[in-house]
Amino acid sequence: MNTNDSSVKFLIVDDDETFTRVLSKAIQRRGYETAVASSAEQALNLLESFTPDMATLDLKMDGASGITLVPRLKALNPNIKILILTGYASISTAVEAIKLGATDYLAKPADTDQILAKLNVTEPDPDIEIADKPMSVGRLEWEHIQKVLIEHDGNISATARALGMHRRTLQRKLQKRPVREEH
Amino acid sequence: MNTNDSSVKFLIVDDDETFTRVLSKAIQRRGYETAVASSAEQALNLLESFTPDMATLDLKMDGASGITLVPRLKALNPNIKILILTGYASISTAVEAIKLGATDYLAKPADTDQILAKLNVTEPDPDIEIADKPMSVGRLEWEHIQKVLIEHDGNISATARALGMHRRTLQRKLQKRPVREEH
DNA sequence: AAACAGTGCGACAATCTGCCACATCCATGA
DNA sequence: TCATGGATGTGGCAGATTGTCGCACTGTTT
Repeated sequence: MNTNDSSVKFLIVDDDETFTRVLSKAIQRRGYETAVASSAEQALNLLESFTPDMATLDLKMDGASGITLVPRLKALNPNIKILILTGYASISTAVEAIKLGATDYLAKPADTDQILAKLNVTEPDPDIEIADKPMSVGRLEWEHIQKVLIEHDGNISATARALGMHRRTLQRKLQKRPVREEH
Repeated sequence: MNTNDSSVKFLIVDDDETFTRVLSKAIQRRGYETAVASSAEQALNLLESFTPDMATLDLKMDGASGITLVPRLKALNPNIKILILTGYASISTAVEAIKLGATDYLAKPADTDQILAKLNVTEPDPDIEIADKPMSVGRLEWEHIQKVLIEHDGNISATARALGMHRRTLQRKLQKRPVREEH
């Protein structure tokens, strides 16, 4: 793959190590050049030498929110496509993000295919089939619970509180299967 | 009361009788001229003789969704301020509405002051607050369902199939109001 | 007209959830 | 060391939710 000036530059800003690694790889596999930052501040430094054509931004990170990057990215490249991607999604932040010029807004958990689909990354690679089935609600719930659980260091009581769910219910859910997709 | 050209024209589209009566009155009391429609179709008729400067639109009504009015209203008056106001709020529809040109998006219930405040804000704010809690599983499920539903053009059967969920269950879920997130 | 897909809804049994109660553990500090 | 407060594992239960069937109705397609 080439790394010349004609390659599309993709910026990923997210403090979730695993997430950025997976997404970055998936995007590189499609021939794009990627840059990763784990905070808004770090992203700003990157912008000195990297002018992205596309970006995914997390909202909740240490320091400034990814949403503050939207105006700067637009200023740097008016044609940039920006996808907000967050586990702390809300209607108000979604509205603000779009008003500021973000292209789209997705709540985590979202799988790589959906992210790329939102950014129209699928076009140049016809050999990669898009998964047509969305996540099942059960799977989505599981992923979300796991994420919040980890954020609370495995503390079940705290997780249940954060999720507004009864502790007993969360316990029962956790005892059940890890995941079971349909079929 | 004056009905001259200088008065601000306010269009209210909502199928909730009580809601429109109260809101209409409250807005008139502030010196605006109001027109009420209880469906998108009715609103279109009104537009023949009424060119609004501001509007609130409901999403879920018999017949077409209020969101379909956004492009028409913008065409009629490019400076119009449009607020989507719905009891079935979701991030997906919010993103779509703003992209279409709506000024803002509010979940019911909302009082008159909030409504007017949203309509009078001019600049988006990048420093908007991020929620400190993640979405509840119930809310996440609602958002996910709405997104998939839109992807399937509102086809309930297809959506249920895609989600691996029974159609009857999906129907029941859709009839309910979305889960209110506590602040 | 007949076949078909989508929709709305009633009914009922099988599950699941919210909630209270209690019994451990395990730190932390008086 | 003992008291206190959080976290956790279970049992039990009434009420809410879900999976299924069935049926009527409405457009669309053939």
